[in-house]
Amino acid sequence: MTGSASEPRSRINLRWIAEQVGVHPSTVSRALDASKRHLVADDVAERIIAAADKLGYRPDPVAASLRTRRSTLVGVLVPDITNPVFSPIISGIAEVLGEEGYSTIVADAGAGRDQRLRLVDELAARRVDGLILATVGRNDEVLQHCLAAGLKVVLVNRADDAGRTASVVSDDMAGMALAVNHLAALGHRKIGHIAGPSSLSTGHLRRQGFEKVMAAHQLAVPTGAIVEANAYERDEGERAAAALLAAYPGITAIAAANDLLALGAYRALAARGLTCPGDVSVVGHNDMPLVDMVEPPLTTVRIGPREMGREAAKLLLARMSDPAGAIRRVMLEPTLVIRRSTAQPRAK
Amino acid sequence: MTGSASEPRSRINLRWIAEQVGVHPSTVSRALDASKRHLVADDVAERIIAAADKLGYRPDPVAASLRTRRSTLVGVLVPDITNPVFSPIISGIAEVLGEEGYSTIVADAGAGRDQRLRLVDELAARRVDGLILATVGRNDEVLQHCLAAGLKVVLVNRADDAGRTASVVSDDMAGMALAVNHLAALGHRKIGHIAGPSSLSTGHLRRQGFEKVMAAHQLAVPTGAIVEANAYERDEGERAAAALLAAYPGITAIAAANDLLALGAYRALAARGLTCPGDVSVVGHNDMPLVDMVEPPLTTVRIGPREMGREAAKLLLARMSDPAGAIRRVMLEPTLVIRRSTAQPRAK
DNA sequence: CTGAAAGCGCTTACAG
DNA sequence: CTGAAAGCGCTTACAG
Repeated sequence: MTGSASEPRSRINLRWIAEQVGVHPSTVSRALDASKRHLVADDVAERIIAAADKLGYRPDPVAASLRTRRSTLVGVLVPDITNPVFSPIISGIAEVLGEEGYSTIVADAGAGRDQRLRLVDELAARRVDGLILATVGRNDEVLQHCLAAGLKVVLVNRADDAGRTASVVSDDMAGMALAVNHLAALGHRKIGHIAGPSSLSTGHLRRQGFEKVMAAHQLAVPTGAIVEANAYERDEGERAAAALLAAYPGITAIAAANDLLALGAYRALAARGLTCPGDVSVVGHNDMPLVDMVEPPLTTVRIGPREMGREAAKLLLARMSDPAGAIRRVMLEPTLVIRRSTAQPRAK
Repeated sequence: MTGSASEPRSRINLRWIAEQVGVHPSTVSRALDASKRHLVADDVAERIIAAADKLGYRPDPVAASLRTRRSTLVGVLVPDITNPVFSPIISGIAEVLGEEGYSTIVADAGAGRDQRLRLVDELAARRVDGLILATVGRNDEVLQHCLAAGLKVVLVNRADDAGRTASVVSDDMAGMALAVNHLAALGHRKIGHIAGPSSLSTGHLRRQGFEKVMAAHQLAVPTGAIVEANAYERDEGERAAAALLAAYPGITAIAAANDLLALGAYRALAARGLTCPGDVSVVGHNDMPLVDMVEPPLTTVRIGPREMGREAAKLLLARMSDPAGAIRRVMLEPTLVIRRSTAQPRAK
């Protein structure tokens, strides 16, 4: 045997092309790099490019990475891939990064802080050129760690209080305003809020938005009208909605900080024999896949997660090409999607 | 300035540890590799490990990769990250691969064959140690390409007809049998099938399962009782269901090849003023997230996608450590999840 | 405009 | 059991 057909004697590399064309490998390297091509005589560059084409040369990113300390690899940390909110974000990120020749490593951050730190270190060891975090709290240790390690990071769907790094978020307060305005316009006055975790910017800001807009409508927010969920999960939504129903007599509408929470509220209502929107209207947040198919189809605030991912990728790209540039914080305008989980309150 | 605190004068590497301990770098390399440690005197190894620990040494995977041609990187190709079926598969893959020190690059394969080929080449250039494909048709060109390039690949939720490589699938025929048996037991006799694309193993096998079990029950499958969808999408499900309803008078139940297709059928029924399950029962396939929250909650076949991902990763791990080993094809047993989209046919 | 050299940080035959 | 050397495939100051 003289080597199988599928495994050529030696991967074709710079040196090999150099020999074919009769130049030095460094000249080949320059000719093949668009940004250095001007250093090479046009005719030589042409011959090199033609030879590379003909031989099907593919540069070795691993070798380049060892030399340059860059990797054209970007890490994305999400708390839970399985949460449908994140897939379009990831998809948007990978799309624009891919166009620029970057590959995306998606890491499921899972539970603990230690695990997250380990993942970050691992990505750093792989020399990712940047990191996009969808996992971050308002004052996050992991973010601190990344920054200290000199990593370029942008936050997506989350921002940190201190504004230490670039981020793209939906305008969370405005989104909640959309929801409450809609409810108020329908005639609701006793509106409750299922808040997201206050450690997260979304939970914090949407709650602030709720309180602010309620005040603007001169609507009361009595004790018990806001219940905080410990996580963006259906079970927590159910628990919080039950608490709301128990503590706020006469409540006719619930604005939830997130669709999963809203879906949990559906269950709490059903468990008590209450109908939606007949007895209680419900508004979600995010417009997650399939919430148009639940019963009743969920009125919610659309945040454009794919667009968010795309923007985050662009921010990172900008940061990578100009590390000294200003820290940009992009805020996307949410829109209200009215479906059938909201209606006028029942006439008394 | 003498360098920022966050950027030590020089990343600590093998040579540096070697100097500290007073041995040759190659000895350090051996001591730090569990599988080579026996080549080093115990006391020396201990001192090396202690020093590496103290200095916070992290081996450079890029350099190792250049030298060994391995990368501890695995590529995963999915047709569409946004499709909720894939997230738990990806999550399962990343989980078991991560335990073994591998990182996962997820690539959204998108539309065209050319794009997929490009993605595979790119992953190959990054020297992924293996590839897991969730995108593959029964006779797939991309798979052919991977195999020709000498890549180790395992298929997940898909198998190719020729059995050229390892795969893990749900027992698609058995799953469809579960669905049809359930329908038959309820008393349905006029059962239609929305088939998946026949170019995919799932579409092909579920259809075969349907035909076989119908025959076993001595139930007729007249012309028009099977309509093939061109893609696993809701719109296609709606179109196919409409065709079914039009071509099969008296139909009382639909077994869909997939949940999205079943959800499309919901719409077709609603558009005609038909109720589910009152007029027509519907069964899906996959038990995708949230199908328990649609109205009516969908009876479906659960395929255990996370488990599938985990198995696929294990298969790949096995293949990587023993490339000459037999090609294994794992088949997982599906289960039926009965919810409220199925009921006895209306008494005539 | 081009070449020669060094080096990124590892691993692994080869000697001893 | 340990060391010395070579080399994976690139890029980039440095000369000329």
